[in-house]
Amino acid sequence: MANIYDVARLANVSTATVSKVLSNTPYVSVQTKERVLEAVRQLDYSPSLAARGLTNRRTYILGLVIPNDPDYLFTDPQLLEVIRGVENTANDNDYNILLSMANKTDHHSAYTRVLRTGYIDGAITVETFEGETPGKLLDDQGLPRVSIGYRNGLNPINSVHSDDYRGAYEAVKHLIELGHRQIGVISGPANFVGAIEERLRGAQTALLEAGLELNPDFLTYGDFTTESGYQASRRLLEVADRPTAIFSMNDRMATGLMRRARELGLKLPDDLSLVGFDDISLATLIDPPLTTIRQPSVEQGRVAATKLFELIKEGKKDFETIILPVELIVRGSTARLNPA
Amino acid sequence: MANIYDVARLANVSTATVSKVLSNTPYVSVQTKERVLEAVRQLDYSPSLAARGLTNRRTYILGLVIPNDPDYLFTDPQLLEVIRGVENTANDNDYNILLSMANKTDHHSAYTRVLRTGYIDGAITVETFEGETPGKLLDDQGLPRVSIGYRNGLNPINSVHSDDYRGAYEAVKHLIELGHRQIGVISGPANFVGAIEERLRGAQTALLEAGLELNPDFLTYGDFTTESGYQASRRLLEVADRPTAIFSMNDRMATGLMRRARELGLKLPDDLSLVGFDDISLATLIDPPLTTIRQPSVEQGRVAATKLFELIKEGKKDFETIILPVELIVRGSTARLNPA
DNA sequence: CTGAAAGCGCTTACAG
DNA sequence: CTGAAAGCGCTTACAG
Repeated sequence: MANIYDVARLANVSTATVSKVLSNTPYVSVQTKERVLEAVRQLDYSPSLAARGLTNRRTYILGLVIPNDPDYLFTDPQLLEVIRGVENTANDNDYNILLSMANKTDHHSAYTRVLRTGYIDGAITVETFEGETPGKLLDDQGLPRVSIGYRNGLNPINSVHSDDYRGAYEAVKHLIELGHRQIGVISGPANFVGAIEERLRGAQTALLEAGLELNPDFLTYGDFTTESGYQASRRLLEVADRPTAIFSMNDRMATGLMRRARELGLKLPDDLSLVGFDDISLATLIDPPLTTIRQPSVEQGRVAATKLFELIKEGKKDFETIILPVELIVRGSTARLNPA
Repeated sequence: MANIYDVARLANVSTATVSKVLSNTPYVSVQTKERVLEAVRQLDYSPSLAARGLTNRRTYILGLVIPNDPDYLFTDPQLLEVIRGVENTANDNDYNILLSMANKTDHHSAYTRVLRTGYIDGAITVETFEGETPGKLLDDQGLPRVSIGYRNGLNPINSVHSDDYRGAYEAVKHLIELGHRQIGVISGPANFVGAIEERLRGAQTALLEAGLELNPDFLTYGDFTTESGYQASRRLLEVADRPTAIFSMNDRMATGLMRRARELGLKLPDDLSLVGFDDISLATLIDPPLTTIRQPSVEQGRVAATKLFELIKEGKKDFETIILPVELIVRGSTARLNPA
């Protein structure tokens, strides 16, 4: 393997110059630059991360901390999209990801490594359940950190999340505009930080604007799994004066409910309108295709990682909350209220 | 952050000695060792991977190459288990994983980084479809590599896989012992390297031993997804003289078939016996719980990674194929042939 | 059993 | 615009 000395020798310059060319420093003559680049090409040179890291005091590893167990994580398409976004940006920056599933009971866990001093240059933490975050431990180390989700704890943070409030508002408003008055909601878990509250608030705002309010009997809680959506049917579908439309706080729960509706002989969208949240790829594959709120999941990961690299590379110290826009995607699962 | 000099100073020894203690070299007096360890504790010292890597000419990164797109990967519980196994062992060895999904069209892909000279110390490649492997490119670099799956190409390799032949044999033999004669098979994709062939061979051996043979009409191919199992019903369940028992080459396809069977009004195990393969966690959650062949998925990942570390650390040059045992797990989806 | 010193491959003030 | 040299934090023969 060629090193920087080989390149310098071949290009007839010093290693300092090679280094400058490779890091795109200005003040290098065009001719020299070209000669160096040619040498790099000829030798198929790629700099040693270790040597670079030693000088720069960087590890080129970022921690991605997700406080769910792997079984859950790997069945949550939305979260997996977020990870992909982080991965993309990390790759662009030649960073590696240390994925920590915060499984505190597992001795093999990457969790302890993430927290080890000097092991990572920064971290992205996905905030889900209240209090359960290693965020504080990371902050105490003075490590750059960006949170995907809402602020969870006392520390000020950099965070990225979707416009949950607006999304829920648009979803319910859409149902109201179709003439629905009896609107049910499948919420996510109540101890989920931020997003659930915001979505509930958005839904309520839309109802209020139409002079309606959320019937407590029509509010049910799931845990984001398909199965919990299926279970939600008991309260929402299998009662006398059932809702004619339902807003589900994620798509998976919506598909669970859809399955139950089919079993009960309810036809979508004629007998029941349904709006989801997320716009996972499954949404277009089911019948009818699901009307939903698209949130930019991959983008969330990208934006969070980009922000993290700003903190790492430019040493920024400000705290910023980035809210990404969402969009109502109307498909086949919603329709005008059937007067029948 | 403390470095090795701080530790040496505090323990009143040279950095060479600190290094020796930390790498568990013999020939260090007990007293010195204890003093060093105490200093390490006091300073919360943890060695810089970069510095260590520079000296040892290691990156402490291993490539995990999976030739599926992320959408598929993240819905395959068996493959995810394998990844977890690799992750566990990598963590134990202070290695980081560069997950490459071999998405050649994606510019952000880790694929190119995996192939970059000097970026990784070794790789684990999951062999699935014929010919589609970066294995050769890695081998050409002289990189240590372990394959999970069967040999795919001309190069001799180190590989780890389950005893697919035996697993299929046990599955079908179980059905035969229950009195079944009309046995259907849902195979995985035909261009899948090794495993499918082996499982087919195992199934056929069991049939042959009982004086039976595989009815070509009862052999259908899926792509391992639940949906493809559902589709398989057309050939296997919706025909006049249908099989009374079915061996599905993975659990997900089995659940897809189960769903269709329910829709057709067939009761398991009374009207139909079903054996899967993998023993994913879902297998116990469905009704009836699935009889299946357990393959040690996490273990495959662990064994492959352990082997890889032998190659990396001890410079072994032999080629070994490790076959892991499988086990028939009898649950509620299989029963004695109903004479009715 | 212990330590002095060279070396791993970069980058970065600094001088010119 | 270019280069000599120090330094990042380890490990490893080698000498004692």
